[in-house]
Amino acid sequence: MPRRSESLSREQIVSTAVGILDAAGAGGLTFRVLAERLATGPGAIYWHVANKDELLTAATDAVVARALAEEPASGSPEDRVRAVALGLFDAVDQHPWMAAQLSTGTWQATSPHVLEAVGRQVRALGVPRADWFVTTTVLIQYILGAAVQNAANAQAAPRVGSRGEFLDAVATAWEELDAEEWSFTRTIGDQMRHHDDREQFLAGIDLALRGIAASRPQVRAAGGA
Amino acid sequence: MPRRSESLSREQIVSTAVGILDAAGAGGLTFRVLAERLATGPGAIYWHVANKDELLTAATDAVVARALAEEPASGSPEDRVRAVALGLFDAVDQHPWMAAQLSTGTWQATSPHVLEAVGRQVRALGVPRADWFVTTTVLIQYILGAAVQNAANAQAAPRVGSRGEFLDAVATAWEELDAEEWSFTRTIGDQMRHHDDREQFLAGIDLALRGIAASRPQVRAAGGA
DNA sequence: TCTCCTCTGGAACGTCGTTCCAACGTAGCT
DNA sequence: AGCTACGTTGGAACGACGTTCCAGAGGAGA
Repeated sequence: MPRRSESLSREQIVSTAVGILDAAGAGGLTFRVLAERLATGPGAIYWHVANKDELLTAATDAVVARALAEEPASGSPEDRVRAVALGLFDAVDQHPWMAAQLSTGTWQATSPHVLEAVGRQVRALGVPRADWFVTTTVLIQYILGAAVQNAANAQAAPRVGSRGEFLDAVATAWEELDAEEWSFTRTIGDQMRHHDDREQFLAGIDLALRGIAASRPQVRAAGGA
Repeated sequence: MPRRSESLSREQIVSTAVGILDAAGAGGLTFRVLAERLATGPGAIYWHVANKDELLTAATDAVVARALAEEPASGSPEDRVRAVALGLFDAVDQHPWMAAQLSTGTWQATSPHVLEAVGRQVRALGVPRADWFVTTTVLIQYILGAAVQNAANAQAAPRVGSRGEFLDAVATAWEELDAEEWSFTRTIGDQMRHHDDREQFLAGIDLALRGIAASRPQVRAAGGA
């Protein structure tokens, strides 16, 4: 059997893995499949990558780093927060396999990049220095939490039919619940039916921005709804 | 081989599974281990449970339902939001294996319980009806996102040493980063070193409450820190 | 008593992550 | 030029997992 001419590299392996993950989902990435794509055997991959966890972490790293690549330079501080947040949200939306990875804690190595990117905008918002850490980490927890759940919902929904049909089915089911036991859920079926995930996410960012602004009312109010 | 006297039940299987998950983590739950604990074979379990996903979903369901069991009745609306949020946060903290499950979207079946529990408090806060859905789902995304990441961090940290040592090591590493490229992260090392996860979580809830209050300033300001 | 039908539990299947190792090819030395 | 040492390859094999299969135990009804 002829041996490969040019040697494997870690970057090549990781970028091929991202390709497989994007095309086939988290379950589609196998050392055997990856080896076949690279025209080699599973053993060769282990020379460059310790195990599957490290491979998934590296893949997540690569995508997150790309999403954070350019810092938004124009616009109000609020708009720059929105830009960074949406960049991460969309990255997870387009690479749903990252959802599982972002919930394992292994991404802590990536974490500083996210912390720095969000933190700079928090600092620009005029948050008191003593609140920088808490404000930034709370924003990150919301951003990633919302992104992960959005990606998970997108995976769960399409098996039933179109998105519109799915939302309508859930909304209708809610509206038919018992009036006492489900007194709240019953009343929001229609809002569920017509909501948009990205707008909902941005509404959460705006809620946080209003909360931040309310903590230092002497400066000014946060931007629009 | 003698046959069991009393038959298996789905509830018995699920509660045994929760016990294994609590004791051995997500990786410790195996159909073989579970079968041995129940003094039966793997095949018998499949009569009551379709597959492992359904088992994990049922286990998560059971724990979440317990955490939401009693609705907080006393205190201000803000305090009741904090109580529900902390109940969920602590449940994930004590059953870290739920973190992976809460990020898969499979828990959508559980979702209405969480939605109802949080939504009732949002309604009590005096949020305009048109904002009920968005406000509630944003709160849930933050609560679960923060809980999941907290649980993941708790898994990642203890391998190095005590929590104090771990935080100190991370903080020190941050403080030694390049002053330009990491201009923000560098400055929050000390806040990282002395932070408390639960307080940080509650600070996030309070931030959201302030944001909610700021959206209807005609009523009153939110309480707390 | 006979006959279903529910439920059991052990064996077996295919796939996965991972380990092992014989062999290939190059760099550096003699 | 020949030899050796080492980094790297890639296929085979291992153990564990989720899941399926099926022979048969036990109780309920005729």
